[in-house]
Amino acid sequence: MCTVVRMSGERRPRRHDPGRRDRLIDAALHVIAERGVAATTHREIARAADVPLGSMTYHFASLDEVLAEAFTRHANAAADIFDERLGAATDRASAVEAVVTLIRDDLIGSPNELVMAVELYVAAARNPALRAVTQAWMQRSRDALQRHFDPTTARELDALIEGLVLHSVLSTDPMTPDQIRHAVERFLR
Amino acid sequence: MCTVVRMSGERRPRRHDPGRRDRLIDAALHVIAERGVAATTHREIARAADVPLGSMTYHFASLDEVLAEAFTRHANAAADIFDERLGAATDRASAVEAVVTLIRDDLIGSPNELVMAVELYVAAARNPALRAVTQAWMQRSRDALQRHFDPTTARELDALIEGLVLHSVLSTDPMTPDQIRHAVERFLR
DNA sequence: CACTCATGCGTACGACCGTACACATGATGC
DNA sequence: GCATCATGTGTACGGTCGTACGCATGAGTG
Repeated sequence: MCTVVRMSGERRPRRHDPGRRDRLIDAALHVIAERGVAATTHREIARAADVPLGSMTYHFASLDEVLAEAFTRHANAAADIFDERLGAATDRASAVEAVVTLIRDDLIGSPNELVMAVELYVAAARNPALRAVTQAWMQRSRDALQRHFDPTTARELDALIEGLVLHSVLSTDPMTPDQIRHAVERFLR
Repeated sequence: MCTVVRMSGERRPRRHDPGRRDRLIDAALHVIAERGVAATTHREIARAADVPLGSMTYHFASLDEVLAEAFTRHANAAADIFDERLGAATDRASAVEAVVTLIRDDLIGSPNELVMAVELYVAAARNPALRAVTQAWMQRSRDALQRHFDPTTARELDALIEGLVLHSVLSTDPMTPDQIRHAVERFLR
């Protein structure tokens, strides 16, 4: 009778767990999107990742560090999507098409995208480290647009995209793909 | 010797204080703009209004109620500005001018304006009452624009304005008035 | 002036927070 | 197999929060 009896629900046996830090950052992202930065606590992230509370302070110096890394990861992923969509375009017409698709499928289509962006903006308003993340993200978006449009147009278009997504998601009647296309083409006309 | 001695710093004598509720809402607005919704607590608001903590629970059923009233007040004030600026315009050219002035002076010019908007968007993401406030605000902006532009244009222009303000304020190099004018005129051309 | 009672306030409670740190644990070298 | 020690965890502390509620207070009435 030397087997260890596990009372109350299966103990977690993982001791050495490389990549746990990564999983914690992903868990943090999930919590931010689901519950908001305000509800993103050490305990909540640990629960989401099924990891003991002490593991948080072991892997991160502070909660701010977790937030910064999480937002950085998200911003990079979002910028990658921009690059992909626009990198596939060959001429101006397909670039316009890429922008419409981007807005429809990647920005409005996955509702977390806007939540993450707005959460980041608010957090950045009080936290310089996050402001840098925001600015790097915006720069990458603009750069992607500049592959097909002149700098001034790229900047203005970038702003238009953000405004369209914001108003579409927050509005009671979201914009249809046709309305989005109309707005973009009108601006680039 | 029957005078009351006030030790430790002048007691607040105001007992009957009509309009205190109003002042508390204003104090809440101030705290939100200054420190963010996350730091907006009963105690912080009471301190800002120089009022005892118990006064908060006396005047408001919950902290959410305070936030809702504060954001409602702010949204109305912001929409009033929209109305004013655009109401003064007589023809299309002066309407465009009004939009540019609005963006430059009232939206980018007073930096709290964007902070309040973004704080509201985040709060609204988790709170249906605030979502209604957001939507009413957007509706009033759009209505104001519709006094001079057709509904489709008004909606798209509204989104463009929001995007321009957002990107201008968050960017390291804010847009100049000329750049703003350029973007707006380009869209309305 | 004395009494009454709606109005407004001080204080305390339970919950949750970030963080620190002593200790358990299992991988590693001998 | 055993000693050692880096790695990971359980727990507790000080602080702040929202909210409730018994009591002080002063305006109004006679």
